[in-house]
Amino acid sequence: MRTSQYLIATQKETPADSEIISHQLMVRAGLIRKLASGIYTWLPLGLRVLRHVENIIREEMNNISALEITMPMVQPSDVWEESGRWLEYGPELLRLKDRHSREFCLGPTHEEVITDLIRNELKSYKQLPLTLYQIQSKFRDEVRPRFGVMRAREFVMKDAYSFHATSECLQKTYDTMSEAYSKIFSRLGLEFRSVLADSGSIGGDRSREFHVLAASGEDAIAFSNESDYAANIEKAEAISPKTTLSEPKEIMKQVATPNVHTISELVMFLKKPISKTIKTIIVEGSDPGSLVGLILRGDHQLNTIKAEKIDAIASPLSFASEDLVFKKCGAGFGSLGPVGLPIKLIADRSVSIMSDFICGANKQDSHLTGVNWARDADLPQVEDLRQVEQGDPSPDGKGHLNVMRGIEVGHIFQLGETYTRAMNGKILDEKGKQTCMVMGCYGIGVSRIVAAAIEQNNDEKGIIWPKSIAPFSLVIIALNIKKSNIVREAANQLYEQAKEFDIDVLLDDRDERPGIKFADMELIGIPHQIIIGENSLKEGKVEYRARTEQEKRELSIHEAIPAIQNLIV
RNA sequence: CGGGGCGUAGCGCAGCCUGGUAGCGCACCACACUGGGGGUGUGGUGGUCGCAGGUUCAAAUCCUGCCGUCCCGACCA
Repeated sequence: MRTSQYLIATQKETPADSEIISHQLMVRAGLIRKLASGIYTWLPLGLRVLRHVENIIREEMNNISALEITMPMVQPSDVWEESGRWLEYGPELLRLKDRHSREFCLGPTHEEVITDLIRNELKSYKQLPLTLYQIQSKFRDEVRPRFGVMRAREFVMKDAYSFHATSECLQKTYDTMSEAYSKIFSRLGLEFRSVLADSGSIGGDRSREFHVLAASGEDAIAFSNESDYAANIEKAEAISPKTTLSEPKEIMKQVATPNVHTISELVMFLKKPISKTIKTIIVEGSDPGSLVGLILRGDHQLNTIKAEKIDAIASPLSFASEDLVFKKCGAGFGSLGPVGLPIKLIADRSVSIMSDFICGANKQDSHLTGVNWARDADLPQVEDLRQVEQGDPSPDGKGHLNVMRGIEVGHIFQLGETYTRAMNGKILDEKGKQTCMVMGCYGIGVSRIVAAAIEQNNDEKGIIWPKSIAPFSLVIIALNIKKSNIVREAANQLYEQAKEFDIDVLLDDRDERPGIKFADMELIGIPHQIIIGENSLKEGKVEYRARTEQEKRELSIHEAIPAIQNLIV
């Protein structure tokens, strides 16, 4: 491809409405343009990258004998009513009506459509297992689209679905899929982790997420430094402390703490370590109108996913209003504590071994110090409530946890019979008996991967593409091509040669000054550059430079393309 | 959904407070010079100032409503 015939839509200025580096660079390099919030056009250069990602995924799916299909993006409401999700899914499901007022939605995912297909097509266990996949645009009317294509409303997803006669068979496909995912992300040149995950609203028993490591990631993941334990922080267990409760040393005292409402204010005011404080968070209970107090160490964070799984707590988790708390507990948010609190309490594991701690006195502007379980308050029900932290012991007993930010780019689930039971997805087993199929589903955020790759690979000049997904592998930068006949001839000759070698090559033949060409090509992030200038050309030489390096290297014009061919494969 | 910011040329912004000819930089077009890191000069193209209403002799500017968009918190590939 020649730049003179291509759309190089680079911008010098960082767009005002972009926050993270990948979004800024995708717009500046001319990969995407926004049409509306969370809805983007992919320009030629961006689409090349997207297609490269898709093709790697496609190859690995085909390698494990998954079969590609395409399902409709517009889906009738009736299959959603059958699964129960027409009511459950909420406003993220974009609903529309056709001219006959029949209801449809834009597909946010395809469990309903695939289950409908499979229940009609498959009749026998002999046809199983079967895995189908598609790569397609999805639409989710996100509450808050952000960060460009990282969290868009319309986005490209690879979704695969497997069907089985038994859960053992599902487990096998699930494991195969997990390996295929690792291969895909390795081939994409990304630093990633596979982690245990909460299965969330899709339901089912077992799931893993694949995260690309990046500081801008919206998730936190925890992994052991000594074993292969890795989990989303939502899921990672904070194990019971090994130390035991020590004897009280202080007597309980009430202290006035005027205008102290947060833990950090309390710590400043009393000049005590934060690990000696506890906080009491009031949430709604599962019995209507009831409240539950959650007790955590002052420096710990509540894990809401863990909390809402506890029977006594309402799910989804909902924080109590301050009015109600005041009415029932006699004090506002900043002054609560477990001593004499007239509601159900649940303490985090780490709280259960604290002694001589500090907590709210359930009296406005007052706290208690030297509080001890048993003597001053009964130790309530103990649960794992908190978020794990850097340095916590690994739940498998091996090593300690590191906590890093991650971008979720893949998620695999064992769904079980959730959909096949709701939608009557049955086959005959070997005994001739009707039985529900067992199902797995497996997603990859294709367009999100493009953004994630940039988050992980960029510098002050722009994008640095991993070689497997770069829009072009090689750019030939011809300097002063308009005026110099020898440069033009050499550039054309190398360009043709590169094409013969099957290299994805871009020839920058624009009549622009060198600085503009260098800056554009570095912003776009093409891995390899050949620079053709009149001076070195007179000695039969051209220059080579990798995107990742500052230094140029001289190559004879004859060896240039073969040398680069070797770098690419 | 709650809280906050912003909407003026393709992009980045000033003007608004204190109403009176719509501006700057980049980009774009033409010509000339220049030609190894976003060059220089001259001349140009491009705007319903988000939309609607109101106040006023007069509104980008003041008032009201709406819309869009971005950021911060509960959801997800």
